[in-house]
Amino acid sequence: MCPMRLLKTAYHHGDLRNALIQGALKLMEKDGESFSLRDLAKRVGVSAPALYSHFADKDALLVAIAVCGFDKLKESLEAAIGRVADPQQQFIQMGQAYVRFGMDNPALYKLMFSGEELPAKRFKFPELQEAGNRAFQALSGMLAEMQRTGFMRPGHVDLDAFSIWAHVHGLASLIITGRVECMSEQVEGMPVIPADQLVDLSLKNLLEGFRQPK
Amino acid sequence: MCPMRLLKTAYHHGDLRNALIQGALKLMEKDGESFSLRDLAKRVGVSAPALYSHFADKDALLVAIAVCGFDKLKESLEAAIGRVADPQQQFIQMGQAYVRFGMDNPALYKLMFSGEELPAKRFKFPELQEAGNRAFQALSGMLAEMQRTGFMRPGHVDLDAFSIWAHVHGLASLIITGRVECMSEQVEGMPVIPADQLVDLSLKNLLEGFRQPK
DNA sequence: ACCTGAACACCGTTCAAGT
DNA sequence: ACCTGAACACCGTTCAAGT
Repeated sequence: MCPMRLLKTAYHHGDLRNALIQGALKLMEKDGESFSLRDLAKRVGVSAPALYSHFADKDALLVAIAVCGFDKLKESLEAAIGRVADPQQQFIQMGQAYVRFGMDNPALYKLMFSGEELPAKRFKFPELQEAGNRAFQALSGMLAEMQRTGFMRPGHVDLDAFSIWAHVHGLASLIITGRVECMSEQVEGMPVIPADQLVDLSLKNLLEGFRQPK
Repeated sequence: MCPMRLLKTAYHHGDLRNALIQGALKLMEKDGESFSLRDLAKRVGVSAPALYSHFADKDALLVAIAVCGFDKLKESLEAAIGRVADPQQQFIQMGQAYVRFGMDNPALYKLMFSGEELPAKRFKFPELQEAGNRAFQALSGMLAEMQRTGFMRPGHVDLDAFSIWAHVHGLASLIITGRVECMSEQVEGMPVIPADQLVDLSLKNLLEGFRQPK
């Protein structure tokens, strides 16, 4: 009856696959990481089984979302490096960008790294591992450059990059899951520190281990 | 008929609550982090609703399991410190023990730190946050001692401890979810490094930032 | 106080059928 | 090729009823 309704219900939008991914991202923002396919289908305006024309099952959809997340993360990291020239600033800014990505997209971040046992099925979804590797390379690339120019001590690039990855991932993960406030309950009565300040201090300290011995 | 069956079905075992927690741990070991209450009840030998005599809902059961996990983690950390006297060795051994705990109990570890959005409900379950804090104190206690004796530079104990926690948590989390192999796919053809060696190198490097400037 | 069987409202997924 | 409605086997949880 109503033309708007007709338009919306009209025999679908060429790109249901993408609409499902975007809709899922929105649902995750709002309701947390676990959404139901039926809710997603309703939001997008199709029946639940319609989903199976584009994804083998729920895992396949989640993988597509996570891949999308890794691509966004990689972009954030590269943008952060590009914004400054000083190597120390590049290091800090990249770490800050990493943690901020997690804080800005907590449900997505959790999905990428631990959601629904996806990582355990990584052999079934090599695309997921590959997307993760591409993001990792933004980090290891920066590190290789810093070792080459002598800003950092020589070392095994992948090993050192993995160590840094673990550090920023740990910060993001603990902050997202609310583990920072534990510090405010200590005896000394210290104020809760803002996340970016905490990350700044933590990264500067970590960097020491990678600097050239003077 | 069969007396054994009678014995087993006999009007229950005084400690269903504990049996449920232990049974859940076993189920998680086998099938991964997400188990169904109906399966758990079957395994323990009761009906599904019996569970609600001991836990308000599934979340409450999961919290009880996670609390149990944090207690175990705390014990592992303290045992690791107790095994050696040299401060550097204590630092490394504690980190190794942390990561090993995660590798030995992957499903439990994931539940403790990201499972089922439990951390988001931490205000509803203060016991979970408290159990986490107790484990954290094993770490910050060691750090305070090392700063006091001059092995480490002076610093804000909780901040520095949090930084270290993030590092070992990141290592554990990435290793558990299979993110280490990304290194074996790089061009240089490096062999996959054993986890404990990787952790060792990573921790020694991190420690540099905490040492006294010579 | 502790447990059961039956029921409710959900869920992911399948399948025959429609265009 | 893409989508639907009905159905299947699950799920967490509730509730009246039993001891």
